[in-house]
Amino acid sequence: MKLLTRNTDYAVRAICCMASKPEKVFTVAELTNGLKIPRPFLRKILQLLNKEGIVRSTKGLGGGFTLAMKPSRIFLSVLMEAFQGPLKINECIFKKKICPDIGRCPLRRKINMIEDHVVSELRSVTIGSLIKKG
Amino acid sequence: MKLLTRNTDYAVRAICCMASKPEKVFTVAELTNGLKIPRPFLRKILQLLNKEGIVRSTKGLGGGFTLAMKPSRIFLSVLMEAFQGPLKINECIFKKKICPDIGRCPLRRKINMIEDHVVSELRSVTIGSLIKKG
DNA sequence: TTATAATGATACCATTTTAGTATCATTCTG
DNA sequence: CAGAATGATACTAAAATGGTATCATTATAA
Repeated sequence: MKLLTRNTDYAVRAICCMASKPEKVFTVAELTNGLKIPRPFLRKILQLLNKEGIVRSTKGLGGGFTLAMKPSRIFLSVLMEAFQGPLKINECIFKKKICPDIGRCPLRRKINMIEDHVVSELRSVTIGSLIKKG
Repeated sequence: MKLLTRNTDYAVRAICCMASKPEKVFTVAELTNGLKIPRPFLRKILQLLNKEGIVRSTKGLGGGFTLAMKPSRIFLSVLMEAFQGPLKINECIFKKKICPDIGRCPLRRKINMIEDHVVSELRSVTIGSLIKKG
């Protein structure tokens, strides 16, 4: 039962790192040094963040990545969705086939309530709120 | 992000099924019919439930499985722990190595709060509460 | 204008977890 | 003792996750 995968975890850290010098262009190498993340893996992560518009990339000598948004606008939930897919905790495994009988749907209902809480909590977390001292 | 694995899901159903006739001894075959769970897999699940003392087994002709506890005493959290391990949502991946710097620990703190909520909710659910009408 | 430093795209591989099977031993009943 | 049931356990299959490798593209600067 893992709420955050490594992808997301790494992304959060890289972004936190970048948030410390908002205008600076970071190369992947610079980021890996501080964060101890395998370099090619971090590249892949940053490329996705770029596609998502969270980070901006520039190629060539002197290029690298910069934050494209204010930390207070970067939501944890958005990162999780990008790297882990939809924020669902409970996928009804049997798609309606068996549900109706046995006390299974009450279970789903309960799980859904839990899920709603988790998701709304996650949606309240931004990178800004994370780096604003701890 | 899956709160319940198949194991647990199947276990819940099988138990709900058994709870409908508390004194009846169910063979695996009977349970699979109603539940569409692969038979040898369900056997494994029931064997574990037996070891956990949630279900009682009898061998030989006429044997099978019966509930060993009242539904109201069977906690979802206990089933989850049996099949999925400790109720942890967030395992600090880097064991203190990187934590201290960057805004990572605030993240953990937040995740921990979410986890506490989830766990306490789960601990409040019993099979009894699930089958008590829906 | 060319060498080089950077990312873009993408295909691939390794590991771990989850899901499921197979088999033989044991026990109970008739 | 035969057969119907579970006990124990080892194995296999599939999916998800984590990570590599490689070649293409672009920008800079000598």
